[in-house]
Amino acid sequence: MDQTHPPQTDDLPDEITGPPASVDEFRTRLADILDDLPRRLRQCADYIAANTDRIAVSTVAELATGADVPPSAVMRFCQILGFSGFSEMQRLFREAYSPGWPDYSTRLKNLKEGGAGSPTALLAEFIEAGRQSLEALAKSADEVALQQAVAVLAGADTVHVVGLRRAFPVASYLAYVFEKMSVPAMLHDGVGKLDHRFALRPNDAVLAITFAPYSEETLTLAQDAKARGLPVVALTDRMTSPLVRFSDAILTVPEVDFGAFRSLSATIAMAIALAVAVGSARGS
Amino acid sequence: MDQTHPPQTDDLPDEITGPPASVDEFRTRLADILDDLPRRLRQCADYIAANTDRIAVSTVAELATGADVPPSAVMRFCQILGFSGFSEMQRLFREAYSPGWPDYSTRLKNLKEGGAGSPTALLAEFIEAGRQSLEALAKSADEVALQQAVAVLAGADTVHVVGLRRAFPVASYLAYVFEKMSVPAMLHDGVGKLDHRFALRPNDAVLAITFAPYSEETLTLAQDAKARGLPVVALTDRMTSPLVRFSDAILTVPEVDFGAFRSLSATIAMAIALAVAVGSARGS
DNA sequence: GCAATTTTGGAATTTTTATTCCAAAAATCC
DNA sequence: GGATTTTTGGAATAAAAATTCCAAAATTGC
Repeated sequence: MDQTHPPQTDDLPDEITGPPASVDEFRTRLADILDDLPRRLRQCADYIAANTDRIAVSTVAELATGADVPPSAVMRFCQILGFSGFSEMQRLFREAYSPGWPDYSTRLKNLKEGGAGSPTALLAEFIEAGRQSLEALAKSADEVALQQAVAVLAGADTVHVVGLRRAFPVASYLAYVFEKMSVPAMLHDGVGKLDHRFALRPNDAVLAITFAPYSEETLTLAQDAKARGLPVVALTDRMTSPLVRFSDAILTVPEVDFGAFRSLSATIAMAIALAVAVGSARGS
Repeated sequence: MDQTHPPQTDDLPDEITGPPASVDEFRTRLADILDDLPRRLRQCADYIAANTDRIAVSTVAELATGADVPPSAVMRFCQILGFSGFSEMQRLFREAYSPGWPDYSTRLKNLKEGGAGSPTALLAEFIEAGRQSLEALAKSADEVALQQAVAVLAGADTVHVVGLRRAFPVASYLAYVFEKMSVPAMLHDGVGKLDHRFALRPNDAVLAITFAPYSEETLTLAQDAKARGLPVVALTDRMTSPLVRFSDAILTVPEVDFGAFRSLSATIAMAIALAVAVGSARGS
């Protein structure tokens, strides 16, 4: 009704801002106001900040109890944040929680029930390993290192890609993507070791990929390149990898294994991102 | 009421069982009754089984709409499962509720904020593509086809693996895993086409991998194998793939692309599962 | 210390949501 | 084919939850 100017008001339209449009915005706004909030409202803010994930499944009364305030305080809190009320705030969190693939976990469970060792159970395990790897990568990715790596490779004449054994699929995919992106690249496959030394020219760069147990040949090539003053980018499993010593930019990927085999999901995601970024950095 | 008392007291209340005490028990009970359920109730069951994780954040009306039934049908469904009503069922799921975020999805969002085309934004996209691919695979995997494929390959003397271009990384990884599992395998890499024909021996099998646009050489090899009566297993993107014609077992993987490049996550998960299953089937 | 302003708690109210109930429709049985 | 049982849809009702409102308490400014 009187949503707009009431008759007698000190018109202090501090915030005509609408409700937060995302969970992130919600957090930002919450942090902004947190400091100048009266006692009870502050209790709400603290409790809710610490329990954001329960907003979607709680009632006003429950949150109020949790924060040890009366329900009306929670309502006020919602309004201060820009929502029309609690329901609007809750809607934000209910919608934000929408993994597009609801029956994923059910289905995975069914697959696993095929019995330990059955093909479908194996598949479920590898799917899960891959997914965990990707999520871990999302959390741990080093943005600075990635930018460095792109810069190094974008400045090279030819990119020498080396990766053997388990790393070879990644190396070969990188070579493929580089070719598609018109980046001069050379895939070293470990046969004819002598060729390597001659192939490395000034202004080239090396992209070396290896995971424990680290492949001798890959390390050697990286070392050679370093000795000649060529920049080396490492794609490896951890910061203690021997590759780290020779490298100018280090990308680590947290890959979850199942049994003896890597899912490679995270490694490949990182590899493609790198290659495409290098490709477009060169293009422009 | 029955006048004549039968020997057994089958006029007892049908359900003395209380409500499911856990999500697992819920699933079990749902699976039990699923088969003998009238039409509308079955719609509920199907929809809810496929959307269990939305129960915690939905209203009866919302679920009813989703399942395309009236709200009362949903209520009946809850009661059949042993709950006193929807609220009790919802309580179970609300207690178990714990969303995957904030970490993962917030972080992804931050990565993307590096700006379109930035290396980290690309990484986020590929991570997301990979994850979606894996989840889609979990949903769509054809257990029967997988078992067929394992049977075919486990019975072969030598497995010929062929996959070129984008499929080559997968093929090479398969070759690696087969080697580790002591399965005689041969990786065909497209150079020296003539070799292929001679390499195929009676009792061998072919594992062909290709995605649109399908590689000529791969199709040719599969066709040759078929012509000689060798079994062919296809790992491809859809049922309309030209590979399907020559194949005895068809594995399709729903891979989500970002830009021009496949994440390969799902394909590799399927490939490893297949290889490991074949390896252990032979071992025993 | 007094008046003005802000903050608070909880009761009253409104809105939404869950739940029941029953007549009609459909299916099943004899 | 008619009687009986099961299933269904939706209106009616009950319950729960959200939201508003206002008087009392606390705080602030002078």
